[in-house]
Amino acid sequence: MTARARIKDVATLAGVSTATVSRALSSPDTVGPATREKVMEAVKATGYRINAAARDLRQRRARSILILAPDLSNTFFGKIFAAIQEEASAVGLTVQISDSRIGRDRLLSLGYDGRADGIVLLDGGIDPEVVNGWKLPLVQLSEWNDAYRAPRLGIDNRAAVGLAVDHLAGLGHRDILHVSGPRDNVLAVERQEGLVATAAARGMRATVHPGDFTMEAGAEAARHWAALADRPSAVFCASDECALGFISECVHAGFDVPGDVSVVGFDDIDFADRFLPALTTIHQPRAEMGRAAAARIVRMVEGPGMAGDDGPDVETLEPMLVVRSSTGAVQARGAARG
Amino acid sequence: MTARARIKDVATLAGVSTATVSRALSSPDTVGPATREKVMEAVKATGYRINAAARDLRQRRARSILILAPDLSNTFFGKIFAAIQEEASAVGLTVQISDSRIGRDRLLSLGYDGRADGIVLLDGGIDPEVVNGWKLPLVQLSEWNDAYRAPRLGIDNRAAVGLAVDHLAGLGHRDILHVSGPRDNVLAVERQEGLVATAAARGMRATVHPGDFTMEAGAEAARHWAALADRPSAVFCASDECALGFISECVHAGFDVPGDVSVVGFDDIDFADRFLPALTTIHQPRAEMGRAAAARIVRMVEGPGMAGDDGPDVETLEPMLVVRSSTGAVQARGAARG
DNA sequence: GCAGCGCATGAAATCGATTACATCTGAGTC
DNA sequence: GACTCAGATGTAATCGATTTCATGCGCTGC
Repeated sequence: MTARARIKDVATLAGVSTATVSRALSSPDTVGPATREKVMEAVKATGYRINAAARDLRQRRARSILILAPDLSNTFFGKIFAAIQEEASAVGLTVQISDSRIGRDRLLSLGYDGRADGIVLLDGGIDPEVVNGWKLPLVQLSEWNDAYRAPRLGIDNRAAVGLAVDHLAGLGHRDILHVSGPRDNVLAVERQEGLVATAAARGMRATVHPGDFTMEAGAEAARHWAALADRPSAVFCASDECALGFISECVHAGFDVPGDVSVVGFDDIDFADRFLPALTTIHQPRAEMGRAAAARIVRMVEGPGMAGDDGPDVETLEPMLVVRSSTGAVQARGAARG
Repeated sequence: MTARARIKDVATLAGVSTATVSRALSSPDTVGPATREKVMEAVKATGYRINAAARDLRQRRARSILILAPDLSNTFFGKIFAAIQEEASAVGLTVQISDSRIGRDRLLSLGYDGRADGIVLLDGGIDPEVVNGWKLPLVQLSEWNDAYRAPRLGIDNRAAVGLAVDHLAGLGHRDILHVSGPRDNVLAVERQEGLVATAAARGMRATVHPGDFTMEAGAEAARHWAALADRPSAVFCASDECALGFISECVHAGFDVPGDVSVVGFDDIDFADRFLPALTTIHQPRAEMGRAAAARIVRMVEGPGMAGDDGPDVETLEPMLVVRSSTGAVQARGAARG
């Protein structure tokens, strides 16, 4: 019991060949019932567990998928990781995880060393040469990059923004400040462009303040907003964290939300509905996104080949506007609250 | 370029044996400079990348560590995962991740299939037979279980609770409600016992309300608190999420925090300081915890054997009390605020 | 001039499974 | 009773690296 048992030990104990043991374990119906029984007993007696490296080498597959995300600690990803892992585990795949910003060479290796046989990529900012260099099934989730030759999956960000703008318009707002995300981030760009376009279409004024999705960026934007002579009555933040930072800073500065300014976030992270005020935001179905991406990559991995006949190039999930308490009807200019 | 290059292809192209290629790549100083050069060129020309399964099989190690946590989506874990992955990646290890509640057999396999050569376990609630059955280096992080034969690492929860109680005592509070975590969770037990003991030592009254670390539990506790005839002036929640749920529900019910009740959390999650009011809480150095655990497991994995001479059985990190705005001096009974 | 040494390299065994192919057995067919 | 065929099992090749051991070569020192 000291050293791990190998298949050979099981075979010896059961009085059969290793081939039979292998078959008894992976396709039980191809061996006789008596033999199967003997093998199973020997397995139990030896405590045998398969050596994955040996099997992976021979079968040229790893039964494992890799998740790559730009920042593992981002609250947004938690539910997605959990959902992917759950789906994967259900079909017997293990999950590797890595920050996608670990350096070109390390990154290339990850997709190339045979340890994973599929990748879920949550980062649209990787050099396309690296991504397209991986010879592995790949799905893009949430973020994307048109230069990657891989299907993608996520919500319709423009539609989402539309929901938010319509909501604000309905409350009488005519002037929106958008706190954007990083200029090189697809999501940020998409949301910003969507906002500008939709606002224009509704005859609203829209200004953009740069940010980077973080609470600190939101807080900074709040200071900027507070210093404006002509303060927009509504703010649309490119992420919930940013919105929380914005509100927090506003309140500290003595403003009331939504009395003085209505704030809309994006993502619907877990805290959104417990925040004070509860945050009006765009709900992204993160668990569903994770599940769908996992299901897709599993299909690609288990499927015949990287043919790509396993689904549409773009799978769109429905975003939802969740109206809570951080937005309200626009107040008359200069009127005190209460 | 269509099929992956193997070491043999590189060897042929460079006009050397596979042994030499292997040596040129893994211990460059053991081959002649000219040869090394030829090999490197051949590697570049063929686009060769090592096949991890083959190497793992031969070397009987996987260059990978496994993280097991009871709920991957828990906000608390994000920073820890990120830190572990960063440390691991720096020394060339990949990271696998799995929910630790995936079922006994699957779990056993994870620690047994040779895919990982070390485990960071964030769950003290797994059957000790399973854990001790793994023949792998293991470190316990945050949660622990005395039945596991493995070093553990985390903050001193009792000391942490002491900080919180002293803080509340200093503000004049004499009566604390503790919203606990699950009864079968070490952290919950430790914090609860610590609180009861410390409160007694300070001559304070302490009552315990059951919970499970979640926001919903906090909200439920708030409703319970609000219904009490003799409401404790301070509440200590076993987690930040719980505290946020508590505060949120209190405020919705018309109470003021900290005017009507002071609330202390535990963990110092990222939102704690942006919450309104900003949450007084125990700071857990999560990144540092992750780094330390990773460093420890790396030492155990790279080290001579599972001898255990690679550090103390219990590594304790310092918790810190972060005083923010959710706690304040106790008010006279029945006095209105302001 | 030769033993002895160290260095660079190659041949072949090895890690532990899966699987193509060969073999054997026994039942069914005519 | 010989022949076929299917099902169960064994033999050995295979996956792609690493590593042990052997070999050849050039130097040094006596």
